[in-house]
Amino acid sequence: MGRGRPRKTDPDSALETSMKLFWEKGFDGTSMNDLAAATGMAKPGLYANFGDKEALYSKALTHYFDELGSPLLDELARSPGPLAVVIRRFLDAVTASARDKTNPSGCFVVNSLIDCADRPAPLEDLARAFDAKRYAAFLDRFRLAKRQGELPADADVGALADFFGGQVLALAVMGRAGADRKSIDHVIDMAMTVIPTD
Amino acid sequence: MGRGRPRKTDPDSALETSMKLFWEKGFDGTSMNDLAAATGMAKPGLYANFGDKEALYSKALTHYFDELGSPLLDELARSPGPLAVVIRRFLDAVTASARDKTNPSGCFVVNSLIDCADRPAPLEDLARAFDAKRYAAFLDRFRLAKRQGELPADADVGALADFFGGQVLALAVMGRAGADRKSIDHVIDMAMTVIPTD
DNA sequence: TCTATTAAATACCGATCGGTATTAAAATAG
DNA sequence: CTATTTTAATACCGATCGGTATTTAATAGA
Repeated sequence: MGRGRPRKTDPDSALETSMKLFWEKGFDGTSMNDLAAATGMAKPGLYANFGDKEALYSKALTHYFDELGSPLLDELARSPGPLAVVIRRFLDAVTASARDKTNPSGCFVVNSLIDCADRPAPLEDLARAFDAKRYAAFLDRFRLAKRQGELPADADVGALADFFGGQVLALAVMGRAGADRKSIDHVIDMAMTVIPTD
Repeated sequence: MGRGRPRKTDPDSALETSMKLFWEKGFDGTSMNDLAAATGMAKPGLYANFGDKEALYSKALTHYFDELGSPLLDELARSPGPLAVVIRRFLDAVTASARDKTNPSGCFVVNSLIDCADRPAPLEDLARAFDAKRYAAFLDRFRLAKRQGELPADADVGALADFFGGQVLALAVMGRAGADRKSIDHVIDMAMTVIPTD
């Protein structure tokens, strides 16, 4: 099929590696030389496959969301189990991801919210868009719970979504900062008490 | 008193300006040339007064904590008013600071927790130390409340301190990310409901 | 006024930055 | 075997990086 010289590095693998490097070291902390060395794809290959540094970061962040964020959000928004179980499972999954030693610590989206707050505007917008999707998933799930009578009719689902969206930010930062599991569990346990019961 | 040529830029003012620049743009996002231009102190002056870039960042972060963090924490830990009032006042103050348009957005300490997670170890340690002081202030205040009977005897003050420490992280990120006031108030309002009543 | 002292200002260092032009290698199609 | 295509690999670009050596300006004390 392909005619020319075979690629040494699969672009998907290079994107995965780039994602981890940006996630760990941030936009300014990661150089194109770093990326070339880590991915095994020389710089001209990176530019040919992904565009400039900003485009690569954007693709890396999108890849993160598609691979690690979106599946969790889909399960959160759609899982039919008892509300408290679904919420806690999601927060536990966020914690596990933020503390996972086989990946960079924290959450790449949350890191980007901080890191890209004065960066090229498209990067900031992208991070905020992914952040908004988390809020939307919580909102969907709380609305579902209300329809199903798991929440009182007067429960403020928007406020609950804001609150739990905030808890994810807290867990992500704590994971990044190396907080121990017990401290994080305290946050989750107390946050769960906010969910109103009939 | 001073014998030589008078200084053009007061080192305290240069430190204040450096703090704001690091706070806004992070460690890697701020160059020594940027700092020289913003402070009005030429690069050799910066190195003579503060040491290298890492030392300047360290002094800038410490300055931030001394000026903006420590006073709030002292009031939190020592204020005698009703517990709920003191906690809410503190969270409101954090929110106001994180959203203050006359300063960079967010909290410099929280930004550093994210930004310095793989940086020269001393910077990461410093950010964590300031983070721990916030936890300690909450702990002090909840212990005081317990002694004074404002909290039930079986209240878990450590868990409460972890939880509210986490809320500050959430508020700081939300402020940095440009969240609107209403969303942040939702987080605060719901977090307040976690405080047990007698 | 002369000297010592302090700091500003400029110029400069090698290294690295993001990004690209150029060349060499490896495959297929004829 | 040759020509073409696709990629790798190297070298290179001007700009900027963190950091410093050197020179010049401005003060106080003698």
